[in-house]
Amino acid sequence: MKLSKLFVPTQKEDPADAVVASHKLSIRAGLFRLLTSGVYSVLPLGLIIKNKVEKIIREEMNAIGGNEFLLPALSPNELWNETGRLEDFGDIIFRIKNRELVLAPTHEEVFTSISRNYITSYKQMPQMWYQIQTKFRNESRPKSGVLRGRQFTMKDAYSFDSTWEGLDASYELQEKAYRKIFTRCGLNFFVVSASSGAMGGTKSEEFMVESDAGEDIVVISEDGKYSSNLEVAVSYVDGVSRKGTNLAYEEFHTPAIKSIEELAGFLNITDKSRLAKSRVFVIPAKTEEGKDKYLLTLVCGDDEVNETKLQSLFGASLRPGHPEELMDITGADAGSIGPIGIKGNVKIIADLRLQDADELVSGANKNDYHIKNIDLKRDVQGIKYCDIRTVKEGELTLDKTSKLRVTKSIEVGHIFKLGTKYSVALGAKFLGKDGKDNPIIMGSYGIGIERIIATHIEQNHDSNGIAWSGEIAPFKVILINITTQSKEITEYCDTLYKELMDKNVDVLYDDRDDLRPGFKFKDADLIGIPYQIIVGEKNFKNGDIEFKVRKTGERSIISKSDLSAKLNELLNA
RNA sequence: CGGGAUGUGGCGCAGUUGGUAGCGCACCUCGCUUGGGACGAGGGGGCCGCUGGUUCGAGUCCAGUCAUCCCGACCA
Repeated sequence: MKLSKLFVPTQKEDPADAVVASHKLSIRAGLFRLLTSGVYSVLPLGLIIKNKVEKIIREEMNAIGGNEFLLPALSPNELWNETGRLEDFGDIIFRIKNRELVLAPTHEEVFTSISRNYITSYKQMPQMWYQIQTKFRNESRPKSGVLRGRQFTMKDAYSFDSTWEGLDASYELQEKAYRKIFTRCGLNFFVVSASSGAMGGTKSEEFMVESDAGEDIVVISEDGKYSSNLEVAVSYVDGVSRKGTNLAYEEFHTPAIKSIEELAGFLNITDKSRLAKSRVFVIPAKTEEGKDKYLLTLVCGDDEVNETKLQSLFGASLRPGHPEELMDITGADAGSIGPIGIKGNVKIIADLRLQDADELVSGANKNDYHIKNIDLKRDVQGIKYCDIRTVKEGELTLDKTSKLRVTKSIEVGHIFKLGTKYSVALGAKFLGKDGKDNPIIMGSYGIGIERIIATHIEQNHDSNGIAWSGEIAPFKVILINITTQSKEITEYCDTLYKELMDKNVDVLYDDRDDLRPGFKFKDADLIGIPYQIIVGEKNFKNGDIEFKVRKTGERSIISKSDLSAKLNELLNA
């Protein structure tokens, strides 16, 4: 490809509204252009990269027996009502105003609806279906360029099995394919166990790329053996010891004391673990006539309750109580709530660290009062203990062998064992060997295409621009003619370009006239093609050309006759 | 959805007490230059987000509205 013919609108200055590096650089290098918030046009150079990513994905999906589909973005409301997800998704789903249609945010429903018509026997399974297609999600706050957009490209795959062992095997195939895909895309990634969230299902894992631009918080052990999304992470922490003094509990006045910090200050103590932090959650009734249920959670004062863990215990619809509800439910406002003397029917759940703990301090369910010497074993009937706390930096893994680190990362892929949630809801059944109906057992597997590009840039850039690595570089080599006014040099470059093309070297030729050398160097560094062949008067008159590695900045002056060998060495490495 | 900010040529920005809109980059022409985003001269391009109000007069003041960005909430 000749750069004079390729439309690459590079720009010198960062766009004013960009914050993260990949956003700034992808705009400056002419990969994408914003159309409206969260919606990007892909420009020619960006499309070359995107196509390379998709090619890798297709190869790896096909290698595990994947069948490529292309499903519509439009789908009927009716189908989404069968699984109840039209309501579950809420505002995230784009709705068409003048038809009963939505723009699909994901495709479990549509793929399952196909399977229910065509997969009728265990003999037809396993099946592995996938597509690379545009998804629409009405994000309330798009950000960071293509990292979080309202329209994006996703590879989504779905497995259909007749047995649970079959699902395990399909899931494992996808997991291995994902590792290959992200490795080939040049990403430094890791896998974490994750919450299944509204997707449902039994097991899920996320493929993560560590980055400050990320929105997910993950926990990784120093030895690399444990990694988990913070939402579901577990750790080893000492519990609160039982003192056994059997002191009677006692209410005391704590004027205007609301937070644990204020309470610790008031009591003049630094160890907050015995200050039991209370929070109230609501489990909304499933029917109009039903009654909401209430939950009081207790964690140590130096811990935070983990809402995702609560949701997996009590259902995804669980939500924190609104401030105005708390007085009705407990008799006090936030900051004065506790397990003793709570009115009404409130279930009490305490974190495992508080198992049978005594001499605790907590709210008195009366504003401006707390109670001390609470003994959970003695004073709180019907209390249950569960792991409901959020892991913190520096804690140990459960087996106490390694320290945990908490860091931000970007989710580039997510795989789920869905089980039968969708097949049951949509009636996708098959006949087993025994002649009986069974729901198809499903998995779903997603990759964000633009996120691969953006995270690659996050991990591979410097102050001069992008430095692509691996297979997704738009070109492997850029041939730069910096002395276009010399006929001899231009003829040499033209010939070299043809030779490289003939040898199937993926080359971009900067043949642009009337540009000074500095301009071309800056453009080449910004676009970030891995290898630069620089041909200019200075070296050419000695029969030499310059060779530069973008990532390291390493330059070498080599004889024209040695170029071929040099390229072979690098491109076949 | 809550909080904060910003809308002025393609991009980045300035615009004072209200008095007919400017700079840098980019673009066009000519000259000169050619190894790290040159230089000189000349030139083209703007409903100052939109609507209404105050005023003799609004980019500037007021009200509303729309859009965009940041922080938070939410997020298969």
